[in-house]
This record gives sequence, C-alpha cells and structure tokens, in this order.
Amino acid sequence: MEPKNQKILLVEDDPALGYLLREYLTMNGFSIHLAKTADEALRLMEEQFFELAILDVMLPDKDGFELAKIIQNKYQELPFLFLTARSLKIDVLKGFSMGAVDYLKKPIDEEELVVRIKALLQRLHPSKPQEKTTGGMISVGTYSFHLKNQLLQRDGTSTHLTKREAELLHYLLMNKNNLCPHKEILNHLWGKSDYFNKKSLNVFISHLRKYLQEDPSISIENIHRQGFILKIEG
Amino acid sequence: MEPKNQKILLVEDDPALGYLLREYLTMNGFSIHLAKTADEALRLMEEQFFELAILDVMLPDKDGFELAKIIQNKYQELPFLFLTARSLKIDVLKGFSMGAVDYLKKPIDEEELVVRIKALLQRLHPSKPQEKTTGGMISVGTYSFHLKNQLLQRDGTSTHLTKREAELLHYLLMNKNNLCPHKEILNHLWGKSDYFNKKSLNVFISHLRKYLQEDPSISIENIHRQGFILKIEG
DNA sequence: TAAGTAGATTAATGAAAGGTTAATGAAATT
DNA sequence: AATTTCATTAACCTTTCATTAATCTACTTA
Repeated sequence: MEPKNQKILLVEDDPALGYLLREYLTMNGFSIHLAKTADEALRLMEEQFFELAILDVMLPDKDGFELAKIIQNKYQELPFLFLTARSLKIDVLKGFSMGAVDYLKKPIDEEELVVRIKALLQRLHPSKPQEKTTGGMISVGTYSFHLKNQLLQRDGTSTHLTKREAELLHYLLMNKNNLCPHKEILNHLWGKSDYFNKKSLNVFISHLRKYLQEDPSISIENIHRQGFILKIEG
Repeated sequence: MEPKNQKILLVEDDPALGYLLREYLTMNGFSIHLAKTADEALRLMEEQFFELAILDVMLPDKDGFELAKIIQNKYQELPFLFLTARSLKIDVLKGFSMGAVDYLKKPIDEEELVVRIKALLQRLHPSKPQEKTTGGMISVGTYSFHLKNQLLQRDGTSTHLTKREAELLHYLLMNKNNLCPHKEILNHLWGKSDYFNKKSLNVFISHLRKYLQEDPSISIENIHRQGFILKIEG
C-alpha cells in the first residue's frame, strides 16, 4: 500500500558503520544513499529527494551540526536525526534545539534504529484526512477527481488519467492556490530533479491543462523559473 | 513567548524516580501531575487535559502498554512516551508500534528527558500554521504581498511580480521606512555591486513604483547617492 | 546657472524557459 | 507475436524577463 523503499540519506564517514547500517536498513526496505562527507551529502540533496537524513555528528569536512543548519535553511521539509559517539549532554541539547527529530548514541543498535525510523516516518506522514473521509474523491472546481481510480469527472463524462497525470494533479491539489516549486514537484513525483524531468513535467502540465479546460475558474499558472500554481477561483 | 507550564501526566510507581522526575521537570517549567497507578492516571485524564503522558512500562496494576492502548483509543490526541528499565528490543518495538512518540531507557538522564520533551512538544505544535498556509503574506499599505507566490494584491486585482521584483520588494519591506543603501541591496539581491547592477536596480525600482502607485501613502524615495527608502505612512 | 553626475522611465535585445504536439520505444496486455 | 499504453524524448514555436541601451529629468556644486 504505502510507497515503500523510502529514500534515506545516510551521512557517515566511518566505512565500517556506514556499510553496516546501509546493509541493515536496506534489508528493512529502505533505499539508502550513503555520503561520506557533508559536501557529498549536499550534492546528493541537490538532485534527489529524501524522506529522512541520518547525520553523524563528527564528519571529516564539516561538523554534523553545521550540515544540519544548512538542511534547516535549504530543505526545511527534510527531517533529520543525529548519530553520535559523544554522549555529551550539550550535544544532545544542541541537536534537538536545532530541530532534530531524534538523537541516537553510539554504539548504534541497528534494530532499534530501524524501529525508531519507521515510527518517525509514520508520524511525519499522517494520512490526509480528506482522502480518508471521501475515499479519495476530491473536488476540482466543477470536476471531481477520484485519486485511487485516476478518474477525472465532470457532468456525465469521465477521463482516465495516467499514473503520472494523477500524481501530479494530486500534488497540485494538495497545494491548491500555492506555488509548487519545480524542484519540489519533481522530487515528490520522480525522486530527483534534473533537466529531463522538468521537460517531462511540462508535458504533463500541458495534459492537465487540456483536461481541465472546460472549467474556466481553474487554471494552472507558471511562475517563471519557480514553479506552478493550480488556481481555483471562488 | 511560548505558552509555558504545559501539563504533563507522569505515570510512575517508583516513588524515588517519580518525585525526582517531577522535581526536575517542574524546575524546567512543566506542570507535572504524578500518578502512581494506571487507574489513577485514567482518572486524571478523565478530568484534565494533558499535553503529554510519560508512561512507565512496569506498573503495579496494569501494564504500561495496556494503558497506552487505552490512551490510543480514548484520547487519540494525547501523545505519550515510554520509560523502561527493560531494554528488551521487543519492548522498544512494541512501544513504537503502539504509537509512542519516544522511548527512553532507564536510568533516565533527566536533562536529556527535558530536552527530548521540549523538542517533542515543539514538533507536535507546529508553531505557525498561518505562515505555512499564507506563505508569508505581508501587508503593504492597502496592498498585500504574497512573497511565495510573488503576488501583489489590492482590492480584487492582483499583479504577478517577477522574481527580482519580488525579492526587491521583500528586501525593502524588511527595512520599511529605513534607508537601504544601494550597495546593500545589490549585494543582497545580486551578490555583487557594480555599475550595471545599479542600472538594473533602477529599472526594478521603477517597476515597483508603478505597481504600487494606487496607494498614495506608499512611496519609494531615493536618497541621492545613498539608496532607497520604502515609505509607508500611517 | 552651467556642467557634471545620478536617477527615472521606456524601449530594445537576446538568452533561457515554457508550451504543445509528435515521435520513440519500453513494458504491459492481449 | 501483435497491440496497446504511457513515460520519455525530440522538435519547434512562443513567452518571459533580466539586462542593456537610449533618452529624459533632477540633483549637486562650483
């Protein structure tokens, strides 16, 4: 049901621990991307979307806290947790005050780590109440959109949307009347953001515009170099 | 600033630990209500609202997990965390799978407990939902400026600003009624300050003046050889 | 008040981004 | 094996917008 294989960015310079954790987390259904330095981590974040970042506090190039600060500013959405060898209270305090969602002391108990990650991700993605109550039926102006069946209906007629079309429409609807930056759309739907995705995105936007053209109160507007807004008047 | 003295229900049968934690948490600005049994805890929950419940896993009358299950059913909103002496992995797993927000092993480090509680409560009460939905709606005289959507609205009409226009307006607004030196504007928006930037800046100032001309109480004034001031009267 | 510099405004330019339709080819379905 | 479906890529055209230029106006100071 859930879209499993959630992507996690693991930033750990110690090869032994890094590989061990990757192995273990992979076995538990996560897709682990290992970065050995803060810079490498930042590069990966530029081009991909992660559900969670696991940061070692001690890194060769940058302090883990420093990296966290950058994440806080640049990728507000991305939750992160710390791993640390030092059990100094000042560190724990610093970690949480910076917005960490959890803080684990080494030696890491892999099993507990997995459990905590699962609990975290579950808590961070509370299922949308709207979907629950309406069974996935969302109104879009004079249309109604059935997410699960990928069906867009108006009057008597109904159009079947492809998977990508439906995902995109859903994402735009979740952010109705608000700018959805290219990057965020691409990361959510494709898991990464590059030139070719962006081209694809344009094609799907074009499709959606065509499907939704019967209702003039609906429009998908482009904000140059930023993203799209699905506007619904009234 | 924060609405302090948040009420926490502490369910702990060991008097030594119970009093110690109460003392410590009280010192840190929480209002602690101590229950020695699950039944007592349930009674307290009947009549009061708590922000958080801290549950010892081992209790004289009921299992802590059992109590958690009741909370889950009856007080869905109430987040809870476990304290445990047993460090069995099965317990940790059980705890999280039941929806615990955290899980701490004894011996409890009081200082860390406080930090974790504070972080938890902060995360559970997303500080300013308004900002999230409005994405930073700023009033400019009789206009309102939606930073994220780069939209400038007045009455029913709305004007779409380009990225640079929006950035500039935002910068001027941040320094409302204060002189913004050329150099600082240029460095902030362009990252450098030279002859050509300055020419560009003039163009954008001109654009903004045009957009804002409907409200005579707004003006962008030039201070010769120094910079600009966005003045808003009233 | 005349010269020189700074600022304002409008228009021209060109590169980059966006929009649309069609072609392609991989994967699923028949 | 043939057909259908659909995401991706390509091709081509249009739009957007920061910059630059051109021209005019205002300020400063000698």
